[in-house]
Amino acid sequence: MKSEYQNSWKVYIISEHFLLRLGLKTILEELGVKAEIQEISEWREWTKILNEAAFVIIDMESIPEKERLNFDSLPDKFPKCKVFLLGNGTENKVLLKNFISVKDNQQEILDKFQRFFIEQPDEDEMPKESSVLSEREIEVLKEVSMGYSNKEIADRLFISINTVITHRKNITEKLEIKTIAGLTVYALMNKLIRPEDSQK
Amino acid sequence: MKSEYQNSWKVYIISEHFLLRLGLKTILEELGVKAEIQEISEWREWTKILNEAAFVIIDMESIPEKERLNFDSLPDKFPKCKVFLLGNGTENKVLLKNFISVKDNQQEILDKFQRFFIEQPDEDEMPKESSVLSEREIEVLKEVSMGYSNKEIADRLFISINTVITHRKNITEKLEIKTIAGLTVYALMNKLIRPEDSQK
DNA sequence: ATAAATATCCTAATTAATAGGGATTGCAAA
DNA sequence: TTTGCAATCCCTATTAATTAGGATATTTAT
Repeated sequence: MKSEYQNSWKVYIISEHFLLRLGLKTILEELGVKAEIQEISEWREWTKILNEAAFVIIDMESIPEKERLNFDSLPDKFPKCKVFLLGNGTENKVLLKNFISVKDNQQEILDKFQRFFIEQPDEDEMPKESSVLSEREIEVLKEVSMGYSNKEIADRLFISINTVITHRKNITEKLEIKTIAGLTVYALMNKLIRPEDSQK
Repeated sequence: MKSEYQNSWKVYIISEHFLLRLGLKTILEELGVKAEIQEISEWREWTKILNEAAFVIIDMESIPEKERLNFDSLPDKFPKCKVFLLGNGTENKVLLKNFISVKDNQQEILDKFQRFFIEQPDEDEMPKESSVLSEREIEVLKEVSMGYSNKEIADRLFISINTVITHRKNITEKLEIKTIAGLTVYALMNKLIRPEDSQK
């Protein structure tokens, strides 16, 4: 963790299950995370801590189905902090860096915590998290991830191939992902495309 | 369905649930599949029909957890026929062509049946289903899906770029997936790579 | 033993993508 | 009202990927 932040950093653990909170807290402590750790057993309190928290760990099972946040809404709801989600094992998001399942084994969980809380990115890499793509860029990204060539995308979106190329330039700059494979992973993980949308 | 096979083709539906079997059978009939349809309520009988079946539809819930086949073992267990799996909605394989979930909606199910049973490939395209990639081809596919260029893959695997290109040629022929995006989706869905393996 | 599959390497031609530059328009916020 | 952003379009090089032919040696399976 970056030293200049250590005193102000707070990590909130939101879960109604004591044992889970304890386990999560223990992991953080064993990893040497020196930030202040706060436990919250009532999910509704999350609104109170939005401005204080640098990290939030949320047990999704502790939030009623209809209130449950989804991955897309995270940047909106928690613009100022990084969110780590804990699921029940039925999600197909188990491979995201900021997601663990209660069914994951010890090694997987520790690895993900390590990556998320210890291997912090530098400041100049931070825009990657916060910057979002424009509507049109998302359109183009989806087309790319579905396997269409620049020419095909141009035809499908009724724009010139130059525009497609420009959009792709901006996309790779914003996301810092420069390969088709990487963009495809990004699109899948962010539910921009479904696997069956893939053009063969 | 190819006419020369119609008389010999048999489709087996393996499920302990009558209503499911009936529904599946009805779909096949409505799609105009003329092959003989056999229902099997006891999963253990599958061994008896291995040499007769051209298609097998298996309700995974009807098979005890420990006996349950996984996707990787399908080509071994059913070398001579094509297998269509029916799951309970908790799998993250719902997007595979030969897989439906009971939670899928009508349109999705019909589409997948259409694709699987009606849009039969020609003989020379058949290897797609039965043939699996070789060890080396899987290695190359993983590299491609992680975003490495042919040159990078050549360096990483200590082979010439020509060999990489040849492997990729064979991969795209076998899988009938010719785009990097499509191969990446395939690799993710088949757990050949994890999203965080992706090279940016 | 022989056929099939695998793994390796090659050339040449074509197509696609990327990295640099540009530019214009419209719209919304400062 | 000016400033910035989004979306559109254009260009030249360069690099990468794809396609379509080859070839050879080694395993693997029948």
